[in-house]
Amino acid sequence: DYSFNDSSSSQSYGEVNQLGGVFVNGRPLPTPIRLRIVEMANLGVRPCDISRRLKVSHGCVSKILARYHETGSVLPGAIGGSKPRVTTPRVVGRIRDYKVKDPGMFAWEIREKLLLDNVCDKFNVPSVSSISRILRNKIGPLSQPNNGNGSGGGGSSEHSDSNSPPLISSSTTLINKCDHSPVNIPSVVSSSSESICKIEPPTWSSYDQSTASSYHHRYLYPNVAYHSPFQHQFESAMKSPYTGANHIVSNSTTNGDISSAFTHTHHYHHQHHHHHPNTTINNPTNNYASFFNTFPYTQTTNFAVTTPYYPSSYGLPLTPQAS
DNA sequence: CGATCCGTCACGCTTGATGTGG
DNA sequence: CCACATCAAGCGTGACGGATCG
Repeated sequence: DYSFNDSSSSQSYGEVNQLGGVFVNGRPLPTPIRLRIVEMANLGVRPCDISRRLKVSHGCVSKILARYHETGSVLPGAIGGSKPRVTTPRVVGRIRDYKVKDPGMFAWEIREKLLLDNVCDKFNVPSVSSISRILRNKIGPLSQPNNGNGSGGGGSSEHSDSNSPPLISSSTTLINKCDHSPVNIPSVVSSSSESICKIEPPTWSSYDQSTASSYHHRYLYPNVAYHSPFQHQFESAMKSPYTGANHIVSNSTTNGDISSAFTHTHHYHHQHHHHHPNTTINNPTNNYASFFNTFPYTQTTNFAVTTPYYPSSYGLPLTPQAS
């Protein structure tokens, strides 16, 4: 159960929402939970049921699914930062060039040269402190000038920040397959180049280890084991040539049984996809209600392999739009 | 007509790049 | 170089309201 009751760690923080789920105000949900939301939506579970089952507010579910539709990414956006960046890759590149040509240059000299060369104007020229920081953090040893970050030759995105840790590996396209925006990559996301979409078990000691420091160790999420008992159903659903969950069928009608859950889901979507939302739910009682309460689970699903068409609960494709 | 679903948005919060001052 | 301040970004929650259903 994601909504942990925190008996395992005296260091955990969080608030409890109306559904009984735990959240950290101002912080994104853990990636596995975000993934699970998309997973369940792809399986045809209605957003309201996702909300209840994961104990995440429906507004949040709606937002995450909308973002997924739009960008193909389940990851949260880049948090923090302020003001339009003045230290664009171009500026950083020029600073690097100056420093390469004259390693003895002071930050204030570089600042003046940026103005002199019309790289910046007086409104967007970095402060001496910023330049100093750039020299220290972004350029560092000048053994490899213009290390391919595009600063010198242009063409790099303004979002690209040579000071940032590498964004998620391009091979980890489950998470980020369409998302070229700057994002925080929680460390729970595997950066393994070979395990596309593999989500590491979130054995978090802090919320976001990538920003771990004594200063940032304030928020601890539970050590959520992430074992999905129905991973194979999901994976096979994802490989379906047409509508994901449609081939998941079962004779079982046991309430709470996963198969009946998927069967119900199938009915829901099969009919709603062709007709109208909310018109033909066979059984208003939650056939699949209790099933997903069997959290925690493990998520090792790969859904970047195929991009089948999955109708959402309102007949909208869940498949991310090509960007 | 009440219940339900879902999109939207204000709210209070955190974060982090940048600026400032010592 | 460091500590601190600033502030715009994103976060999830919770409430609202329109649409729909039974």
